[in-house]
Amino acid sequence: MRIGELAKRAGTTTRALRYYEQLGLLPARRAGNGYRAYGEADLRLLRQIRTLQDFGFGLEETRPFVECLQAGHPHGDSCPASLEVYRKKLSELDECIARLQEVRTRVSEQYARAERERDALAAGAAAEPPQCEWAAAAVHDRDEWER
Amino acid sequence: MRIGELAKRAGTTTRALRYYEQLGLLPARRAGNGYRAYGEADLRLLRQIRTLQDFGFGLEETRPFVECLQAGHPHGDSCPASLEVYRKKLSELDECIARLQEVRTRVSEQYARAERERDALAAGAAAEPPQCEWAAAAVHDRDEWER
DNA sequence: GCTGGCGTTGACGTGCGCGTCAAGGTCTAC
DNA sequence: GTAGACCTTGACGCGCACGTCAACGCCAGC
Repeated sequence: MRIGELAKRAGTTTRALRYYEQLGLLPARRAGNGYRAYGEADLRLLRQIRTLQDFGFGLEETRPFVECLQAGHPHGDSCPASLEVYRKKLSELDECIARLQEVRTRVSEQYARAERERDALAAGAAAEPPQCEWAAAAVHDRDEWER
Repeated sequence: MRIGELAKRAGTTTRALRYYEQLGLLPARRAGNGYRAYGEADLRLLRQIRTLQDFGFGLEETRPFVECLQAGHPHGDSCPASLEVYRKKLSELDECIARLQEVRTRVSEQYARAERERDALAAGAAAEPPQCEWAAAAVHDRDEWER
């Protein structure tokens, strides 16, 4: 199998494959004409890489999984090094989620405060001048914008 | 106030300030000798930028807040454009948190499965050969590694 | 033999928010 | 007058996972 076919079957690009080879992550045999030659095992390695990438793993973090498969193990995560990466990633995820939730709370508070202040100003401005028809219509329009 | 002092008072660097000016985010007056000259108002703008950055806002997302302050409003979020950025950021945060939690679940499942398979293999290997002293010791050691 | 589709290597570009020189100007203190 | 601390612009570097282009080689079909 040549590089184009492997890329297509794995749903990636030839450029990515050459990059993985450059990192030593997915080495390729060579045909007589210098073309890269891949087998079904390489497709499995590649699928492992792509799956972990979808989970947000960096390429270096996929290396233990790839090496585990290359060593002949049934799964990329059959080796201790892979399990360690799982654990590290889980704690990273926990930390990241907690940080984002904290930020979400803070931003939400700021947003609520800013909206309250805006409404207070609008109420003050609306109460200040004597009410007349077009002003009431404008307030009605503003309510519709809010929807 | 010159650039170094402003940077120090805001807890950032001169390089960052020059970059903000390059983006048109924090323009500076110039003294006769060509040095940048800042006032207290610039410090407030800068604090607004830094606060939002800590929340994960990109610099372009801070622009409406800065312009709002420059227009003389009491807070950077007193303007509709700023509120809109708040809303957008909140929905981005929600989406991001949900994605990370989904990923966390998936990774956690994979980790649990991989550990079960490892334990099954270890149990099989331990049950297969007749028990002897060094094997029992090895199992003991492995348990300690797990701690 | 020529076109078109594959492959090859090498090098530069991308986004983002700066860090880090380099080569010089300005001001203060001694 | 000179050392040292500050300032100026300009340019390249970084990390990461490639995209994109250039210039060329290999091979099948007409």
